[in-house]
Amino acid sequence: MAPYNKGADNRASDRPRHPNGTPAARSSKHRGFRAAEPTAPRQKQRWDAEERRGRSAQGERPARPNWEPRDSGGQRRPERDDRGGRGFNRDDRAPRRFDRDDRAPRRFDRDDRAPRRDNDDRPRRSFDRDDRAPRSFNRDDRAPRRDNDDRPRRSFDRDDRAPRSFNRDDRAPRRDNDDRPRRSFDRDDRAPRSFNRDERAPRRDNDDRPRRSFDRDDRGPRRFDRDDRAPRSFNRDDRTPRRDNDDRPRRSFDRDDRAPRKFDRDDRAPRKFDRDDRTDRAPRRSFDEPERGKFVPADDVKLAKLQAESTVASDVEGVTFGDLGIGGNISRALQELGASSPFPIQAATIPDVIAGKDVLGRGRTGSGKTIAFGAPLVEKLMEHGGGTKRKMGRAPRALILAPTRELALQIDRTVQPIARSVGLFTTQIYGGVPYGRQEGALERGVDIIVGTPGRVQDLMNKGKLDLSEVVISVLDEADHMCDLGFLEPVQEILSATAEVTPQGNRAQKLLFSATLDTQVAALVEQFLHEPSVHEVAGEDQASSTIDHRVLVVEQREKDRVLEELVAGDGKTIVFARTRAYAERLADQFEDAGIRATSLHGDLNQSRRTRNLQLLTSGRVNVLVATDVAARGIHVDDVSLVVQADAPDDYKAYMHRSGRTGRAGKEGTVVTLVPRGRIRKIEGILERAEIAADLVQAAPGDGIVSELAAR
DNA sequence: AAAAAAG
Repeated sequence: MAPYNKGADNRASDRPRHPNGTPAARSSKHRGFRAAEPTAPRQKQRWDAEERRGRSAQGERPARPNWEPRDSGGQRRPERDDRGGRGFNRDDRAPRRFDRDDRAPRRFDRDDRAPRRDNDDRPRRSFDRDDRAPRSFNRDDRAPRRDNDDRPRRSFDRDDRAPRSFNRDDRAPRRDNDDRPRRSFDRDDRAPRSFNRDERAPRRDNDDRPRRSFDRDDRGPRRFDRDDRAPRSFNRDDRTPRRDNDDRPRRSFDRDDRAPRKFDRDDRAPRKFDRDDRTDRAPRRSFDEPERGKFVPADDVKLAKLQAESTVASDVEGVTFGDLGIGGNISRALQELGASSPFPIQAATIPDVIAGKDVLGRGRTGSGKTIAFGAPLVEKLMEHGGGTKRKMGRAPRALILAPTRELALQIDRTVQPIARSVGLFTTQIYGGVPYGRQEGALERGVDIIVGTPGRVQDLMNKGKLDLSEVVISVLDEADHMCDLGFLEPVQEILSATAEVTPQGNRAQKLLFSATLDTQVAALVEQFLHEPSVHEVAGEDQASSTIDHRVLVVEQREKDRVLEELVAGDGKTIVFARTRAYAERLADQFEDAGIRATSLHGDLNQSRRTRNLQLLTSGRVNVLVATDVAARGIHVDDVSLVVQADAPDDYKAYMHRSGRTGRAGKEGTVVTLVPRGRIRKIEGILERAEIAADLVQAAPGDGIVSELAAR
């Protein structure tokens, strides 16, 4: 194995050269460094700024959704040293992404890649986006769509999503490869459903989700097609010739086949929509009941969803955080975070948390779960807080656990301002960073711990962290926290928390996830007491704003297809199964002149944080990640999620795809599968209750560039 | 089987 770090001299010759022949030194500290052309990275920035202005000018909602960390737009985060003003000057940082030396020490040998870079216009390309102009022709079509931004409203009111449906129709012509007329026709087929979004709201008003099932039944006849579907998948070979002469129209047949899959809810209906159970509140609120009752034998892989009390968007109209029991200071803090009024999941869970109950909350990805537990948690601490407030060396009284460090950080960014608004302190306890600061914070005394299991356990065992006064514990991504490897530490940690409050009430446990199911049974039985279960009606994946596609690709063509897919201008997250593949892909994209970076467990924490920030800030367009980024991570305006490897299961699919389409925005999810995995991905889609177009694709195909352009 | 989470 070659040494990681070749000498600087070696590498200098590998380095891309500027047009003028000087080596493209990679930072201002390097000789030969040239600042990025001001045009390049800024173009995107300017566009963002305009977009943002456009939104706030409409005054429809704050510039950011209400769960999103305040700083992700580059606003104040003074306490984060690693940001040190960089966010204000993109040009500073643009070169850094070519700072290969920094990245080299990772376990990936860069040297194989050197030759590719030699012929290289890479720096030019990266510094000057004009090289990519051809692609941006399509952008012209799209710009207006995004500019006349009616979407922000959707995040507050699902009914406002109607315009999007119309946009759908607009989009058909935009595809402008007219060899696909049938497809737009199919779109029209689906349109009635979309247009009816407005009509669906009233239906939700009188809380009749069963009616939704009936709606599905209207489509029942089409279910016969369902049986056709499987053969279709397995007869892919028949279709290959068709593709050769590129007559995409045939895909429209897929659409037809597809519809039934989407609407064939019947097998699930009993589980999720059965209102009869729900008229009786007792069983609904009990965890055990649904667990025993709702396991379906055929459902051995997909665990039964928990029977939940459903809240609908219209329930929330006119409700304020104050109405839910949140105090004035916290409400103002929420307002500053962009949460002027509660989202459905928040309206559903906050009162129960404040009432002291254990809560299981299921809300779609990006539906505002962080505030749903964060705000009432702080409120409760105020309540039992009293005299211990701000006492030196006080033990924490609340604990929030997340499965990844990035998510813990992100949660803290939301919870910290809420806590501060009432004089409480949070601290982050997660691995990969020095102990000193965390231990120091604990010694000074904190009120709320936000962290990951490993380090929390570590500090517990070292006697630095006393959880015995923790009266509210939150598990975000709770189902994942029950996975092998997580469950045991989590159990140990929860066991170390208090059982009762100083006032003699039961200590609370809150479990949240977009895919909360009976996987959490072990924890629930062990730690929760008569939890109330909440979900948000009409917010399943099928009703989301995400367009799902599956591309069947030849294994040897996959990387080239990927490269074309990520070449678009929108922010893209690519998911890979392994760290090595994620790294390799990021390198490949960079070599192709695409601004890309990676996020996975082989990177040290500072690089993980930085690389994620590169995407958040828009300095790169493409993040190639393992499933470390699958859950919870919020990045503004991710327009495309690409699954270079199909997800393991339906949950992974839902969480990965939930990185886009947030706050009611549109997004596209493209999953690449080899021919042999078609059946598998169809099973996943079905369990996720997602309808997706499935089509073969090869490099250079229109469908690929079309998906990339968005 | 991989990834995540402690070092």
